[in-house]
Amino acid sequence: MHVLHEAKQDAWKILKQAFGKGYTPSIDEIEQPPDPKMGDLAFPCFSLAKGLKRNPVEIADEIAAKIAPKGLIGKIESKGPYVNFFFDQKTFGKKLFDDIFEKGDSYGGSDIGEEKRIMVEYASLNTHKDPHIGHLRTIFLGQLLVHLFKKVGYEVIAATYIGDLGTHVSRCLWGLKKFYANIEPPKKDQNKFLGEVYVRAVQALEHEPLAKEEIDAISRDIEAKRGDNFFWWKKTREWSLREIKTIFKELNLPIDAWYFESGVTSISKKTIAHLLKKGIAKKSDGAIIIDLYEEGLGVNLLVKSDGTLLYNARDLGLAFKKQGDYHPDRSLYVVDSRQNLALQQLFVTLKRMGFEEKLEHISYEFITLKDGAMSARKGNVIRYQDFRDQMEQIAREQTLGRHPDWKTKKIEETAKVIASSAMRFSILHQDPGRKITFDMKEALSFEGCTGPYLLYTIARISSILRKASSLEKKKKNVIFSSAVEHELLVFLSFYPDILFTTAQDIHLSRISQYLFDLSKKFSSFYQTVPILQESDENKRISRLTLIQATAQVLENGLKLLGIRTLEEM
RNA sequence: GCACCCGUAGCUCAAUUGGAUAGAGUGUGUGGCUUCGAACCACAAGGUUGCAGGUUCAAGCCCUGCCGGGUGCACCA
Repeated sequence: MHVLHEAKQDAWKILKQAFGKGYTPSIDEIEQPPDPKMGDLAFPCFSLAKGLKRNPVEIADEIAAKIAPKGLIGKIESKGPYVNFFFDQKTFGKKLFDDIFEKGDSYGGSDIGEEKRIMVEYASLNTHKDPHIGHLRTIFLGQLLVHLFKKVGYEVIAATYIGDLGTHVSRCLWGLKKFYANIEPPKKDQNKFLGEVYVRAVQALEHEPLAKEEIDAISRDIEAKRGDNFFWWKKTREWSLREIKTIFKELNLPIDAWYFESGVTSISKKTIAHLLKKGIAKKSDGAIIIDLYEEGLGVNLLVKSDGTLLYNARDLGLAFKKQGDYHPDRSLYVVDSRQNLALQQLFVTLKRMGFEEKLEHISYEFITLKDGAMSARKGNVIRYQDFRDQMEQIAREQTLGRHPDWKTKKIEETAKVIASSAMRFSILHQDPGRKITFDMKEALSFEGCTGPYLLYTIARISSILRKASSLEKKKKNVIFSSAVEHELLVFLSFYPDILFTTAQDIHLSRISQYLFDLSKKFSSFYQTVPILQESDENKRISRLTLIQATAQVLENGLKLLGIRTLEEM
């Protein structure tokens, strides 16, 4: 049990004792006050007042007068309609520090997922298209989910589902034949080349409505694995996959299972045959559909009238394939909100088929530009690699400016970590339910609520620790006198609860918000209270203990976000 | 037309899921480096939480209606 929870229980026990048998408050009623000055925990008296038909302020006063501090609670007072509890700093702090230093990297984890297996499908990119900044959301959110669920004890299967079939692929091959037939394909950056071919094809197709039949023919050839089209599909698919794998490696994405649209054809066809037999699916206008009007979800279109499978059909097959391969208890889909309906249809259809595992869509809004959504047609797509290069360039310049004496290799490595932190944090600190309006200038800023700010906090702590005596670093103490110290101390105890709650409601931005707030509290503490300059040995050691604990929590949290940390920057 | 999401400080976003005085970043103004790293800190100005009703001890959050933006809705993925 973590320390905050223990303190809450102590407060709860005190309350229970005060009420006797007449009333038992729930431990969940105990909350954290908005301002730490009010106290560390609070018990609101509103529901009690309602039951007794009395003034909550009077009740709070009465309770506060009746009870005495105990355990981790050091002081109790009433304020307005609240009974506020203050921690006994010494016992609370000692317990907290013991917990953090004993657990180290694993501080904050739990075992709520024990014996449970969860599958997270994310980073499902398409071949034959250039990865762009819009894809970063599924990538970073998915990766965070994988890390988080592992941290709280689940067995996690990280999966990705690559779109290597479909209209976009056929269009790209069509463009390749039409405009590049006599051109030798490039030896490197082949995926970028394919991206350009795709854009050109899409733009050309606006004026060539008759080309649709040619595109369909290409799709049929690929599905039937025949001829020139199939040959080029295989070749170009490899180009894209190589690129995707390079990016995944660069971003350190854990992927246990690779799935491909082209790999679920036969299982999808079997599934559809089964659906038709059971009467769940039916023919309509030559196509195969599932009528979901009863659930208010319209029709789920599975197979086109020419017999080719649609995305929804393949997703059905995929679900069975995943289940057969891993038998997860829960299955998460990190997919953008434009597919809300499609995924609802998928889930309902699977349920009708008796599918039992828990399916959840982790929906997020997509990333747009100031002048509207990115689209291949408009040609206003910001490639991932271009964005990354710009980030790294700025980080490189700033690092070089600060450390002219550093070797090129060290500057290079530092710049990569800084750029990566900026990219990840800017996406993860925002609520996935809201669209991100991408602004390059803002994205390239390393000040304020940014990844580099968090890295900077750790770098400053590391710098102090390098200068501190190794003997004093090993000692631990809890002698604090100022409010900033107390606030920082208590804030560290929230971390396990943050992870626990987030794993349950999957409100992923909470973690980044917490880490930023933690950094702010450290900075404020750092500015007002001397550490190495403190002359009192006990106080000095206490503060060294506090900043070591802060660094540990920050590092643990950033690791969840996929951000590496630096001792110097 | 129907469904879902979003309207909070000039801009970008928070708000413990119905609780205490709606908070941060950025931008603007001011102050702080001979002192532990200024990618920092402190202070100031900045709000009718899109509008109008309703529910209750209490509403940015819930309900109804309207306004504005986005997305999806049968052969795209």
